[in-house]
Amino acid sequence: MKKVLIADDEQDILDILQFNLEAEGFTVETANNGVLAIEKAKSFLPDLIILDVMMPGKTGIEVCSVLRLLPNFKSTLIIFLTAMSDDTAEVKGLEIGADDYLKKPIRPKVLMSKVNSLFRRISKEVDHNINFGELIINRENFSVRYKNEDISLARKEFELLSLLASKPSKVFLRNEILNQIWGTEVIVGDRTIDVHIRKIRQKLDLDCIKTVKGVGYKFEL
Amino acid sequence: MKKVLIADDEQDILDILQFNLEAEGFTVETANNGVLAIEKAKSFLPDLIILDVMMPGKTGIEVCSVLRLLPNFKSTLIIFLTAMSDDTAEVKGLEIGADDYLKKPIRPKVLMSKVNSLFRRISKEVDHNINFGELIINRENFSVRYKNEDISLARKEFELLSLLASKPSKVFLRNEILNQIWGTEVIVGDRTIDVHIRKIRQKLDLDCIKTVKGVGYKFEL
DNA sequence: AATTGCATTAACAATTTGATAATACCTTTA
DNA sequence: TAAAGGTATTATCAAATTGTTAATGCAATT
Repeated sequence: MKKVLIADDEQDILDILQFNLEAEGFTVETANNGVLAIEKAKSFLPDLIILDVMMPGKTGIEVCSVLRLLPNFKSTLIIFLTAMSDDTAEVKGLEIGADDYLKKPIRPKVLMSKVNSLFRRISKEVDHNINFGELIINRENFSVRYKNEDISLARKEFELLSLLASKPSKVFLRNEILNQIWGTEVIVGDRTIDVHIRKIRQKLDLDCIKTVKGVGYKFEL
Repeated sequence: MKKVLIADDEQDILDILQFNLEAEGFTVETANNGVLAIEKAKSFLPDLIILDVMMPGKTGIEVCSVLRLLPNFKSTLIIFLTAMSDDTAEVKGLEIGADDYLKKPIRPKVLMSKVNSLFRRISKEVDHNINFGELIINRENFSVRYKNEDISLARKEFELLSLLASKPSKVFLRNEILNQIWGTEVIVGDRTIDVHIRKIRQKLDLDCIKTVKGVGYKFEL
């Protein structure tokens, strides 16, 4: 089930949101200030973070920009809560990488429709697409675009890149890779993976596959 | 999911429309003036645009006529919102290429029924035709036109092209193609698909079917 | 009955891909 | 610093996949 982290300094708001989200089956954690929000985000790894803009200590916008720098939160959904009057927040929020914003006072139905539509949106994208700014990997089209140019990868190359990119920063052991791409039946030599990695690096003029010596490979921008 | 852009200078109206449309699963963006509406339309590429006629700066009618000149918005649905009293707007709107108009005050139910019926209407049209500029595939009469010339394709050829073109860029696996066109009962040889592809490529002097080795074929202009 | 056109297959050519081996390279450690 | 353990690179060959052409059988049409 999807995990949601809510950060707000008003307990009332936390309660209302938590109640509504849990009623729809989400797993919820809360934080009542920005610093705590960052900590909990790291341990809880939520799929969605709802951030109040105005919080003592760190504002929601600060929290967001901190998190967005961490690889684990590159594509986490973030929604801002803003006071009705606060116009600039919306603009800043979207610039910094929020996915949506919500004006107070909060209408639970509006919130839930936003939350659901965001999840609907990514459930489709995640299925077929992996996006990293200028790099777009599309599983449906078997296509890779980098800086608006199509890169043509052979099948194994595509599968390999696609696998590594499916969990950025995760180190895939050589064995893991063999099982995922070649299956348990086929047995191939030790250098085979290296050669494919090499070809990807060559075709993709971007240093995104790191070697972890003695362990395996990982995808990282 | 269908995307809707709403342009109105009254925040109340935007909120009401957005709420109702999102509740039905549409993805909504808003603009509070005509200039912004044009900008957002270009980036958001909505399926439907709801335009208030009376807006400061650029009126909805102006926005509409600007957009209709752009190829991306030739067939985008456009609905005008007019004040009850304003008779001439309706006429002008339809002349300029609106698909419907709605009188204020807005009844959400009326709006939604109009929106849904418009989408129903085009979903039927889309069923029969696939257009790509100079290439027109018409499922109703089993005809293909390219550069204003009729191309005569045999049944299997037509079905194949039509299938691939139904989702441009999507790679259809050989199995998928076999299931879709030949069904699961019939079993045909390995080269059958290739030969049909060949004939299409031959008859259609246009390189629109790409091979993805080891995977399948895709349609792409 | 002859003709025509389509769908399929067979046979072979052409192409692309994948795997390996051999070698060079780098980093760590004794 | 030399040896060991791992990875990078390259060329090469084998295998898999697709393209092409022509031939066959079948069904509809004339």
